[in-house]
Amino acid sequence: MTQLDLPASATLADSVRAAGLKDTSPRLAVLTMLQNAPHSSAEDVFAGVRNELPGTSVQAVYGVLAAFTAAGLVRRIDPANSPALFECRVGDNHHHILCVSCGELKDVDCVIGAAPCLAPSDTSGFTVYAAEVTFT
Amino acid sequence: MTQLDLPASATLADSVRAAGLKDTSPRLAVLTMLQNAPHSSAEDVFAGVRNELPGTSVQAVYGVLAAFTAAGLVRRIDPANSPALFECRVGDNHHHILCVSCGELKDVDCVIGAAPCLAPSDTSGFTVYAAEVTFT
DNA sequence: ATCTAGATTTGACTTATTCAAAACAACTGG
DNA sequence: CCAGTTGTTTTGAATAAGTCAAATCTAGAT
Repeated sequence: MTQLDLPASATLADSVRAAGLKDTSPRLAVLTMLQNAPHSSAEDVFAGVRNELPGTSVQAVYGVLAAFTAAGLVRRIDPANSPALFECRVGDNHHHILCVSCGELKDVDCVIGAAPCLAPSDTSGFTVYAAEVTFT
Repeated sequence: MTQLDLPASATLADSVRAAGLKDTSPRLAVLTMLQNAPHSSAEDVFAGVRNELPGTSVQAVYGVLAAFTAAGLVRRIDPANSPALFECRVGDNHHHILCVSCGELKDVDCVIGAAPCLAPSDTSGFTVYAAEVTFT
């Protein structure tokens, strides 16, 4: 069978399997949802998923998000004073800007190319694994 | 009355009043606690305060911390997967390093002098108010 | 000494998230 | 093609962290 025009859902399924996870419908729904609405909270995702896949439980969504995050498929953002948000834009070193009053969050591309001036002067014996910058 | 050798508690009281707040014993206890043990959670502070000032309620501690944070007297840090932490080292542009496995958090002085390379390329219409960098 | 604004206590409540056990589905080898 | 195993999802409950509101109390001003 040719794979000339792969439907979008197929590529999604592929990335799920590439992460070593089974491509179940709740998972595809969550991933689709996150592509359409980045920076969604678990509840947002749940609401969206429920539209297409009624009967899905909140815990399923939490489970999928946890699995995806562990697999590096989605990135979890924990803004102050707000539930955790999830986005599927990963591995491209971007940061976030967060409105102090309304809580809105947007992506901000990194000024300098890769991980920039973010080498701390004294790592206190830790190995720096990632650097997250949040503008407010 | 001279103010030649101001006791430590007096200077604390002064900074509380300078922030436009009444210098009550719970407040002084919280501030002392934060000086002795930076990066304390609300529960940590509560436990410490309770030693010196039994009968203090958790809500009092939350209230004091909220008032101090609003007044700029303490800084609130919201690490992922952990309760909020508080420190009284404010206004000196330092960042934090957070251990992925044990959750330990330490101060990291900024590499470059003032607010460094942290001017985002596109502020999406926001005014950048503060930049928080967390190394993990 | 009294009054008033702000601080604290008491107690309930909400939100976001996690845990555990049972039911279910999908691939695996026989 | 069927049973077993592994991983996923559901069901249901529980928890941690923080917030809200009303009543009481206290510090500082008049």
